[in-house]
Amino acid sequence: MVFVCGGTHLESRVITLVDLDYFYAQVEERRNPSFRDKPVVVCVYSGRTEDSGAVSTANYVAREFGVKSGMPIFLAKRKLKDVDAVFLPMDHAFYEEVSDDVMAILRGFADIFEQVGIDEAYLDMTRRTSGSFEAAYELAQQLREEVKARENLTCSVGVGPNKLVAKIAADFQKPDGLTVVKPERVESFLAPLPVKRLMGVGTKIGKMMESLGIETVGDLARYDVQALIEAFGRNLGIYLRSASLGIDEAPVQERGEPESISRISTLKEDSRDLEAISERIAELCKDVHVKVLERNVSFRSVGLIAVLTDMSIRSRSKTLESPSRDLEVLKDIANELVGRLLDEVELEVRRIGVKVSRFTQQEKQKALTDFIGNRGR
DNA sequence: GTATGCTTTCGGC
DNA sequence: TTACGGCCGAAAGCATAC
Repeated sequence: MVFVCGGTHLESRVITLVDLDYFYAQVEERRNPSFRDKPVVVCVYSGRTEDSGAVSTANYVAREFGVKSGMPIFLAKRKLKDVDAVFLPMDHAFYEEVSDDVMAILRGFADIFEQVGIDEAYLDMTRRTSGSFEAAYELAQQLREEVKARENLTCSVGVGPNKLVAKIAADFQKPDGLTVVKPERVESFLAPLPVKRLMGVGTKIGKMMESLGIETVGDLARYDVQALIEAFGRNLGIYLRSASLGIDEAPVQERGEPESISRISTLKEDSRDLEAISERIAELCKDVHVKVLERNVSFRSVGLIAVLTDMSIRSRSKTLESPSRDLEVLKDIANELVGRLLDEVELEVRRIGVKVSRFTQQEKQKALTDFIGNRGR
């Protein structure tokens, strides 16, 4: 049943979000099934001291003990004191391989496929379901079974008329859940949920809302638009209103290669010593440069990121007159930027990072580029 | 007023 | 309330151009 008006379908889109459950930790469980009934905590160790670093992902057993993503490792250890828990360092390359295998399966279920990060993807299923949410439910179940059978991994899936609803639906039942929200159920589905479930409502905005007496998405939907704009500014105010009603027109769009490449690392100790920082910067530049060459691109922008003693973040960046892929150029500019940053900031530096972006592809026919030069690229 | 470019910060995973 | 990684894209803020 398809209604057409000037070539435009009036009926709803069918959008699915697939979210691999506690991904890194689940992959580690798959690799070593004896971990399955224990708390598993996958960590990023900074190398500064024995336990410095943060928790990347924890399985649900660990979460029962209060372990969460982003938590300092030592605190996770304190919460799991006297418990037979597993702490593991990230094995990013391996997770990437597993992710690629899963994404290849998911892609087969989508008209349009958009991977978001390593463990999430949006699938536009409108065409293959002819707009039917019943058909989407069946496809989603099939997808979950296939990921389980072929990759031995569980995921949580949400289906809705747009990305916003699909995302919140996927969050509704986890892990290993499936939630379908038909268009006519969107408002009643969202209304009782806490506003924090909306993207863009974090601690800061959440606090402001609390003071306005807004606790649920339903409260938000009923709130006067003008008052929202006054409190949160025009852009956010209007976004919040439409989000509360489950309105979102953002298309599912295939993503290309990342638009930036960066490396950041923690210094052995906080410092303002240009020499020590430059040494680390040289290493980071080298890593970034390898990735640039692998992708066969040049960059037109170089950025520097510093995390200071108080954990605040500062960045500086510079646009090149013409694109470059030269390691020396990268290092020189990164050092120039760190010099500038140290001039403008008093605190010591805890972590330092290098980023390149605004890529241009190299021409295959070198003779032609030599002739024309690099203008406009 | 609108579009575009550049830099910096914010926040999700 | 404080501990603390390494990424990424989006948004914000500002300047300039049309």
